[in-house]
Amino acid sequence: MRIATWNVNSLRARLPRVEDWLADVRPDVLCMQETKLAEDAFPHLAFEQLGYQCVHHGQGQWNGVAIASRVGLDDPVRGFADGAPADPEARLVTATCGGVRVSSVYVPNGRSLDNDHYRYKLEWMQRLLVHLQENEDATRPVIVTGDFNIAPDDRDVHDPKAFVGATHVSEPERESLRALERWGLSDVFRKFYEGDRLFSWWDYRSGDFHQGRGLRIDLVMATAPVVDRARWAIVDRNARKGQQPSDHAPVLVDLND
DNA sequence: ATGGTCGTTGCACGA
Repeated sequence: MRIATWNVNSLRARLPRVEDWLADVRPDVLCMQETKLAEDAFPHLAFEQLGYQCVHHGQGQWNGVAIASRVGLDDPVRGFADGAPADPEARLVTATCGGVRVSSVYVPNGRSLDNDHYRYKLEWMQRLLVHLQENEDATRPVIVTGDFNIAPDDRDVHDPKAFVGATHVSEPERESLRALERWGLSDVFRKFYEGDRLFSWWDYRSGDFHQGRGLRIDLVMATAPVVDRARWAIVDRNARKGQQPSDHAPVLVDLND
């Protein structure tokens, strides 16, 4: 089974590239973030023509997450299932695909350490942990993947000195990821690239992509039954090149059947 | 040196 995550930065703007990429790479499951589409505006037909069923949790204009699967898509859940009032932003969607409980997540950016949005980010990560504790079983196959807007450690940052005092690298953010790890998830990419400085996002500005100035913030977090099956992972940098790319590259993981 | 580019919506803001 091949699973991928890709922050597409507007599915309306990116649909031609997503279609071409799906036809080339043929993942069994693709988790998308930042569709920036209203719930009903998702282009289901385009995905069906490529053999994918989809679930979309959208709000229009901002955010929006989706899962496309060609290995089945059962029991879809939009947002948190923790009994608390619904998150006003569309940042989480879950479905069972090919025997794995898969969540596509778009963690809040945070903007700056003194911004209310940073508080929202930390609360959102805590709520994700509670949602997993209450809804999932860490001894079974679970994947939580998407744009976490957190670089797990300094290997994931092109220039750590330039990020002192910034979001994406702060200790509370990194601690919130470690809390997910204590529950039972681990960063599948690091099983294959222990010491490598490989990134998944590059700012559009200043030629950052071609200068190698990026962050690894798009993560495939998985429970042990999935990690044990993982045999290969890669950041598809080719998808960040050429005409009208997203600012994120897809991250792929292949699992043994 | 604190810039720059996208995508959204409209004449600014979020990333």
